[in-house]
Parts: sequence; C-alpha cells; structure tokens
Amino acid sequence: MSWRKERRAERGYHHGNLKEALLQAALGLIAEKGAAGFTFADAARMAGVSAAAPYRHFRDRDELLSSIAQRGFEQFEARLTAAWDDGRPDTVTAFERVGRAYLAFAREEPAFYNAMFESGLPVDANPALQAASERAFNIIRAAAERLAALAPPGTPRPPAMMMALHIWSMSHGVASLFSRGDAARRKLPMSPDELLEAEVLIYLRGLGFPTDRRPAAKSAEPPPVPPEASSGSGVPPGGPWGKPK
Amino acid sequence: MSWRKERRAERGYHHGNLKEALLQAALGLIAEKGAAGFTFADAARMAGVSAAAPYRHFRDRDELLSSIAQRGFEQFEARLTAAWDDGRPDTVTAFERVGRAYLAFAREEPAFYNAMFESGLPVDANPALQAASERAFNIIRAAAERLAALAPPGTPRPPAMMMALHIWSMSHGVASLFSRGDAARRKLPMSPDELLEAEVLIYLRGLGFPTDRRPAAKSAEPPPVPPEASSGSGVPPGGPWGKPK
DNA sequence: GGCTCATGTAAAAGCCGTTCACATGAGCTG
DNA sequence: CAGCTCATGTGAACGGCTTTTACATGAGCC
Repeated sequence: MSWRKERRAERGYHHGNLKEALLQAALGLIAEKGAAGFTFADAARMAGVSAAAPYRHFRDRDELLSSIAQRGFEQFEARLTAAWDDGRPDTVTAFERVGRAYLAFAREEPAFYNAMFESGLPVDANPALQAASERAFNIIRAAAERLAALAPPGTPRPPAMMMALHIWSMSHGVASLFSRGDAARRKLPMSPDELLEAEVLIYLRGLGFPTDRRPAAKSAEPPPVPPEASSGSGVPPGGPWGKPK
Repeated sequence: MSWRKERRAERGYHHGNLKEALLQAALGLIAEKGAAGFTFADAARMAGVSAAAPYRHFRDRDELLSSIAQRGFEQFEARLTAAWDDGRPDTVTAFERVGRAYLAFAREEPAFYNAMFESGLPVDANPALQAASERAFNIIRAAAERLAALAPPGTPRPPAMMMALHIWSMSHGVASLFSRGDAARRKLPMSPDELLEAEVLIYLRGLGFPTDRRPAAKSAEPPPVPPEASSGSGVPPGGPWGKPK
C-alpha cells in the first residue's frame, strides 16, 4: 500500500482512488443540480482527471448513477433497520419511526434519494440494484408483518404485504410531493413529518389498531393487545391532527 | 387563413403550425424515452424543420417542457373534475373515483405525467404552471371538503386540507411506485387500482367513515349520515382487501 | 532492472443546445 | 398589383457532453 500520495498536494499520473473520488463528486453534483443536471465530465473535472478517465471505472454515466443508487439503497436499508429497531419499544411506535426515517432520508440524503427514485434509471434492469431495493422494502414488509400479527381479534387480519405497500406509498408520496426541492415550498398546514404521521395513524386506526389512549368518544374498543398497542407514540390529544379548532 | 398547405405533401418555407407540431412531437418523444431523454433537436427533426426553428416558439427546451406540463395539469384537472362529478351519486363513491382517475391519468398519459411530476422542472418558478397545478389540486381539496362535512357526528371533524393532502400523497405514491414504467413490473399481490382503493377505504374508515355495508363485527356504528355514506362504492365483502384466506 | 497491465491522457467523432446573421414569403398598405 | 415589413425558418458556428481509440505512465512483480 503505497498510496499515501493522497497527502501530496499534486498527484502524479495515477490518481490512486479515482473510483471513490468520482462517486463522491457525483454525489455532491447530484445534490446540487439533480441527477438530470449531473454530468460525467464535471465529476471527472472535480476529481482532477481527464474526461475519459472515468471510463476505466464505470462503463458509462448510467453505471455511475446506478452505483450511487445502489449505495443509496444500502444506506436506506440501514436507516430503516435502525428505525425499526426490531419493533422496540412497541410495534406501533417503531412502525411510525420507520415512516419518519423514510422522510428523514429523503430530506437528509437528497442525492441518494434522487438517484434512487427520481433519476429515471431502470431499477429492474440491474439485478444488484433491484436486490438492494428489495432488501430495503423488506424492512417495511417485516415491520408490517409484525404489525399485522397484532390486529385486534374479531377483525379480519389485513395482509401484511398490502399494509407494507400502503405504508410505502404514503411515505413515498409525502416525500416526493412535500419533502423535497421546490415542492417543499408549497404552503402546508403542517410539516411533512406531521402529515405522514397523521396519515399513518389514521390508516392504522382504519385497520382497527388502537392508536391513542384517549377514552374514545364513540365505541367500546378494549385494548386487547397485551403489552402492545398502547405506546409512547405521541398521539396528541384531539386525534392524529391536533386540535380541531 | 391560408394554411391549407397542411394538405400539401411538401410544405414550403413556413411550416404554418410549428408550435403545435413541436408540442405533439415532444409529447410522443417523452412518452417513449422520458422527459430526460427527450431532445429539442429530435422534436424539430420530427416536425421537419431545422434545429433552430423551435427557438421561434419557445425560449428554450425547458419552456417547451413547461408548456407540456401546463397542458398536462389542465387535462389532469379536467379528468379529476369529471371523476368527481360534483360528488354524485354519493360523496364516498365519487371520492374513490377521483383516486382511480389519478391512476388512470398516470397510466394513460405517461408523457404528461412525466412532464408534470418527474421531469424535475421547477413548478413554482413558473406562475402559470403553479396556478394550473393548484387548480388541479383544488379538485381534490373540494372533494375532501365535502367529505369532511360528512364526518360522523361525535367524532372530531378532520381538517379537509389535511385529508386532501393525504389522498394526494397516497395517489401519487401508488402512481409513482407501482403504476408507471419499470416499477410497474414489480410483482404485486394486487393491481395498483385495487391497492389504492383499499388504501383510501382503510384511511376513510380510520376517520370514522362507514365504508361498507357489512354488519360490523365489533361496535355499534349507526349510519347517521342520511342518504350518504352507504354507497355503491363496491367494497367487496371481507373488507377493503378481499377475502383474508 | 525490466515487464506488464491497470490506469490515465489527448484527440476525435458525433450529438445537443443555443445564438446569430441571413432568407423567405404571408399579409398589410396604398 | 407593387412593395414593405415582420414573423418564421435556415445554415453555420460555438462550446459542451459522451464515448471511443490509440497512446503514455508508472506501480507492482519477477
């Protein structure tokens, strides 16, 4: 390992770490100008190499984009996994934390999110990419599975896969429409996080899950799910949408 | 009006209808290759003019894209309006029809949808575009308003704006993730339409709206909303997700 | 020390967006 | 109908991007 040339102000003929440098440069460029505006040549320039050099590491511009998306899905999976925390302290709380993690990722990693969901690259054309995407979705799926198992007795048990797809679509919808770029400037009555939280809570209630602790004004809904379902999930009094002033 | 030259096989120096021809050409190209892949030069070629000609009608490529998005929002609004049909025959049925119209538009007008939601053009930078987008959203908003007014007594009335945003995010999420391009090839347990319908129904139920006619197994939920809320909205027996086999 | 191969470069071809000076001819004006 | 004018289209040119090709460099290995 002789590449302490990184420390040298001027690098020699060989870069020594070009692949990684290109990925980082691209990440920055995408965050700035979007996947559409990002150019291969710019990334090369930023890394201080000629325009042809990147082709030693990526077949073409799309493969660089795919690599970033791939990395993005991996980080995404990691963050969802951490948020889920295997359902602690209780399933509903953890479930909502996953939703917030989705939004947080979209907000905090705009470049990854862009490459993953907005770059228009064909995810299913790349098996590795598709697998990474699937692994991320499986976190939501697993969480939904656990949640479905807690469905109140007496009601038909919702299919976990469907729940997972529903939650995914809500998260993705809110993130795409309200939590990114220009769309974020739309004047909303509440933050994207609050919006999604309320949406998920209402949805879960629609499935029969008790989602708050206020004595419900309408019907007898015993809390039959033993240590669960009565969580610190922070539902404000007045329902999932604050006070109806 | 002297432009019956359209009938002439060869047009003369002047096209006579270039602006419209360019819009149509672009629409076709975007449907084929996405807004990112669409090129100004290609549209010109397809219209049979030089590469510089389009600049007599659009400031640049982005303005052409904006024009298409604008037209898209107008058609979108028209379709949502028709689907809503002023809440006939009943609010819930009409509401769900709006959701399906959202998906149908995404499916049947991929070029418009792409320009509107996936091209990455700054909607709020163009006042006309933003206004058109707002008008489309206002259909959903109006529908939510009507729906909110029907909230069962005894429950806190949900803010209509929030409901509208929720429905929008669900529709957009399902359309983006499952109803377009490659993502549509994901293996789903149900069609995007069914997925969205179930999602909306569960959500509405979470708000306290009675969404089907089966004698509920759990609580006394009188149908207090006079001629409404018990609609032909086609909820299959077994809840919004078919039979839990 | 010398070989070799991964890694980088320069140059070139082909495309695109955009601009500019110039051409054309449709419609008005008299 | 003659002639003018201005919207609309053309061709050439500039710079930038992607990608390929032939060639240069030097790091690691014998």
